[in-house]
Amino acid sequence: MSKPKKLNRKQELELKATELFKEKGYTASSMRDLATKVGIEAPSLYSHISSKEEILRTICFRIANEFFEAIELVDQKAHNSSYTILESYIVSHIQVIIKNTSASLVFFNEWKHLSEPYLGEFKSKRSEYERRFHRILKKGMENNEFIEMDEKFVVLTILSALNWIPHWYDPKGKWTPEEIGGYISRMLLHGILIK
Amino acid sequence: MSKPKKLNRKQELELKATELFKEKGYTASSMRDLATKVGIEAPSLYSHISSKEEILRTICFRIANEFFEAIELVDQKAHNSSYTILESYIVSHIQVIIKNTSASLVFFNEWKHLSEPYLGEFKSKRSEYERRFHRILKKGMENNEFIEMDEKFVVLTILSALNWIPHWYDPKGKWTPEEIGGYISRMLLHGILIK
DNA sequence: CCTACCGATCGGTAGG
DNA sequence: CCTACCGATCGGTAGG
Repeated sequence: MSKPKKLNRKQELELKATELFKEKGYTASSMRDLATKVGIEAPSLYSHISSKEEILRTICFRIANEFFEAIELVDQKAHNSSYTILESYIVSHIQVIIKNTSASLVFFNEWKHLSEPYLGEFKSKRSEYERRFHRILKKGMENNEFIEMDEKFVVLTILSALNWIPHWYDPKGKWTPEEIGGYISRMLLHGILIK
Repeated sequence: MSKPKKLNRKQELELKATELFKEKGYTASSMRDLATKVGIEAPSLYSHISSKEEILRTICFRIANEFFEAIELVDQKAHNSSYTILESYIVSHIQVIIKNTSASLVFFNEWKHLSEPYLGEFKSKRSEYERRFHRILKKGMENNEFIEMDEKFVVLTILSALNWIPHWYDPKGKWTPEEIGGYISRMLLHGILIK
């Protein structure tokens, strides 16, 4: 049993909006839909938020920050191989996704509806994040830990497998985040390790 | 040089709609956007199509059929191992994606905006397709070709890696479809093969 | 947090 | 393929 969290109205709005955007997509979700879900009239939403896009922005950047924080925790620890760093990156990434299954789906699917300058900021954050994976793969290849391959390709393949998790992960299912992390690391990494 | 294809108006509509839906998403794309792209007025679209959703339907089911046809060609050939079947499934799947980079993105991202009964039909087709992968994985595990793993998990991981390809594949880039198929098969399959 | 309401835009039709 | 136009719905504001 997790203890019931006390949410203020703004947090409740974000939570309900996340569910709504996940199910119908951002553009197809109307502020009237959201108001109905929350149990108030549409114009009343605007005493808590300033626009529909603000909600999307909050969701997308909150998740982006969680991904970065997770990876930075990994970097702060000592590691003896590129393999263990990459594995930790993968497990951390999965943990963020699993802690935020709905929000991460919105993050992956709806970010393109952000407007400038937020859209540009979002894209550059994402590139920076991918670059972290890129770097460790390159290092591992130089170390002769990983097979020589195009890193861009490997990064994209790893991240695509990870980023699909919210589509099928069942919080009430039999797998813990750690088990999923273990399975997916084994499957992805053993394919690129020199044996 | 590919020879210029002669498209009729309806095919041109579908092509332009595919580009539009890919860039802005189905819901955020208006019929006026599409009309402008084609160079006519919005109401004129309706002498070629009956509704906005009809276009989405055409795109989604055309791609679904291409995936099925590709996999059935594989089934018709003789194979000596589950490994070679699975590898052929993967390469065929990639070829369909690469032949239809924009349309497959629409297929993956916008199908949820189909209405019933098409939505149900779409979902059941997709399940059937996944079941083909499921079956060959199970067989390969019984054969002791593949490591014993949860097949659902493996299928989803493979397909997620494949289905991300249209996000990054550059038709003018250095990789041929065959090379991508080879790389991705090696990376995904060697992780699940008993050595 | 509500009622009343705005201009803009939506998918689509009528009629030619 | 066009002009003229429809009812519905959109995000959001005014004023309380």
